[in-house]
Amino acid sequence: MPELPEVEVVRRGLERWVAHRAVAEAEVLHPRAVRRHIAGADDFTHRLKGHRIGVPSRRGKYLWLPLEDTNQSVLAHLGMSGQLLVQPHETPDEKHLRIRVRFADGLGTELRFVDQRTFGGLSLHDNTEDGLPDVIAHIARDPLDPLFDDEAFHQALRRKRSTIKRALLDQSLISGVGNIYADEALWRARLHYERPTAGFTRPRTTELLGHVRDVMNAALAVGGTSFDSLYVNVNGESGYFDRSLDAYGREGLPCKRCGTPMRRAPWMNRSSYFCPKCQRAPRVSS
DNA sequence: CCTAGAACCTGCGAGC
DNA sequence: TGCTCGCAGGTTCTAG
Repeated sequence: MPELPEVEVVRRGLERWVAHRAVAEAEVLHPRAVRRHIAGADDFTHRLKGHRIGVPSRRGKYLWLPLEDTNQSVLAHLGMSGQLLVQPHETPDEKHLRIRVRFADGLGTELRFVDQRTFGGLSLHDNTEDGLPDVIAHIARDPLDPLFDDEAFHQALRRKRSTIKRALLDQSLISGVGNIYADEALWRARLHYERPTAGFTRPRTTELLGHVRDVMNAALAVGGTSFDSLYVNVNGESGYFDRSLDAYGREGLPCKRCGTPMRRAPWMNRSSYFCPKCQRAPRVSS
């Protein structure tokens, strides 16, 4: 699911329903779901068994469950279609159930990783000194992190010979932004997705970051964005932010600012939605 | 070193 | 009805 607000909704659900519970047994139903765990599925389940889950953390679109009394965490990425669900034991297995974690308590619920497209997955990793799984040390802080460095982000933009939407999706520059919130923030900032980053002024960067934060906080307040049953919280409930989208998915509909029909342009094997009047294409397109 | 584009998967809806 | 095509919220590898 996707982008930061949706992942944070999931993290909060895990904090409430899974934190401080001891793992009785894990079961891998599809090996691809643990492909980032290099030692394999058997090693994954063996090392999980018997350990208590700590308080879940998140950076960008990654979230992880620390294993108490170890220096390791279960790292989760939801990819395009992953879900982490807390379900009663008696709930029938989902069609795309990939991993099941049972707990050593009487609460009657289990953790399930369900993922249609199998781009996501779980894996176990050592933590760095910061308590971060070592394999995501290269992921930048996200814009809702109090320690996110606006000035460093601005300087990184100026160094890039790329365009702004690519930069927003570059998780080593700023994490948590995906295709929806990139389009939303760019629409709010009246910036075309192909504007070169090298010419960004500090005020322009500051304004854009403000819009990124605003749109993410707004989405978080209503439980994230979900168009269908694929994107749900740990209780299987959908978010409502799709009703508030200003750009994403609005091809042909009037721009909410100026009324001009919104456009969809193919971009990087996906789509960019924008207003051709409010978000003028840069003069020199490389 | 850097950037752009394809590849990885499964399923759904549109169009023929 | 059934086929093919395009498309989907992300990351990572390869080619240039």
